[in-house]
Amino acid sequence: MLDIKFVLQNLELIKQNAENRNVKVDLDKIASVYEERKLLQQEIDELRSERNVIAKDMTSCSAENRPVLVERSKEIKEALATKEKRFKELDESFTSEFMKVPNLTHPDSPLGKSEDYNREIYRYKEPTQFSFKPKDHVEIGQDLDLIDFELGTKVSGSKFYFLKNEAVLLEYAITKFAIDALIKEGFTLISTPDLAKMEIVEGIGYNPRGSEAQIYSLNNSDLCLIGTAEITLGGMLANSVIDEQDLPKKFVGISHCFRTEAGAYGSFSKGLYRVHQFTKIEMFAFTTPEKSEETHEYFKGLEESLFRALDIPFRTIDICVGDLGGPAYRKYDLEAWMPGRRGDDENTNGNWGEVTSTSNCTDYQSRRLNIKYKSKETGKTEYLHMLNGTAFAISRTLISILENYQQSDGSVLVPKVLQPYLGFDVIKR
RNA sequence: GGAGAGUUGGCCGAGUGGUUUAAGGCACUGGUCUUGAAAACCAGCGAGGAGCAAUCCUCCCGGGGUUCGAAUCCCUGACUCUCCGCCA
Repeated sequence: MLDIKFVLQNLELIKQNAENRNVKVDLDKIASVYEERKLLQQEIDELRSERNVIAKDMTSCSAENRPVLVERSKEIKEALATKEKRFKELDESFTSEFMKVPNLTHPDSPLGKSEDYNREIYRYKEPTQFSFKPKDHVEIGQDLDLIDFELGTKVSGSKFYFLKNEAVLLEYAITKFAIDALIKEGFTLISTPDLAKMEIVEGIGYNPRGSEAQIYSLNNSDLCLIGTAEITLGGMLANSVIDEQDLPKKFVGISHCFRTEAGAYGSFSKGLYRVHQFTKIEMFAFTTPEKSEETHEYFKGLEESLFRALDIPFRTIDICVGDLGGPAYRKYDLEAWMPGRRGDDENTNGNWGEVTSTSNCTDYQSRRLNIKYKSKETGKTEYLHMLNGTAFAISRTLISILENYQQSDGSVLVPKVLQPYLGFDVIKR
């Protein structure tokens, strides 16, 4: 959510921004409904003011005047009921459209309508070379008895899986490695609920309703399965005011993530790449507006250093304007090399696949969730900035490890940095 | 699951139908004093909206109701605490 005053004063800029971001939103309707709502609000205020005056006079008025005042007050009450009902309709109409307005965009984000315009800004190593034909992680997982998709389908449905044996240990090793690194950076460790209220989910910017919803919701309840710990970590401070001296607040959360993945099929989402449930280690920060860009770069740097530590080739992408989600002001993705992924050309093997992502959502989420900070200098309360970043999404990290570290004999080496957490350096049968 | 008590500004907390347009305290900001600081004293200080301004409106957990008038009464939902029951 943006500041309505800012939107009205910069209507053309906001229109252009929405168009650049591929968001369909009727800003003229927003402006006209808001104006109508405002005028009605003024009428309502006048009536209320008169009612308040009468209520005050009532204590001191003469006996014969009293029925006159009561009569007028009753008229006001009826008039108010009608106007307030209309106001509620206008307000709902305004709010539902206004919520669609996307965040402003960082001036350096590449302009473009689709992911083709995303800009590579950093690369760590070139794609892994093999002296043999590399397998994909589905085959490796099967051969080494690490991942069982058939069991997942049998018990829970398609796009569910069971991790087995060393893959389970890898999940814990990756988790512990990330936690250790981030605690050193001053993050507070959190294990969050896997369910959250709809108002929180919406506040973060996800749409939990409708056919395109990426979020599972529970019947007979206002709860949703979280799609990411971003929801619960951001929701932690909903409706609160933080002293500036307590910022930035940095959290690292461990959570299960649930995604409906409606309509996501095909060879680009094979195996573990696109699943209904996975574990994620998520970074989150609340900062002052002045510090959010710096923190965003810091998160990007952390994500890069974590993947460099695994020694897996990756590239960092500055996401283009048209590919940004509603809340993001700017977003960077890390794409790891996945040797088993289908190439852009059907006959080639290997491709880049998104493994982490970090967004600066500025005050877009804090406005919806009502999270402010008290400025030390002015004593005023202002909306703070919120940022999120993936440390590791376990499922996709497993893909990148299994596929890049596979050997000609079918075994998989363990990244050096994880060996101390596992006590072995190779997975084989 | 049963019984009882609660939810008020950044925090604590008074307030059971009309001088509460929310007392008081803490914290915070400015000032006096001081070599400096602390203390003390003085002053300011909740949020949102409309308006050039004066000023006006809304907000006392959410929703609904009673009343000329509701933080205050009624209904309902959420949450917190205490005790009991059950249970990893």
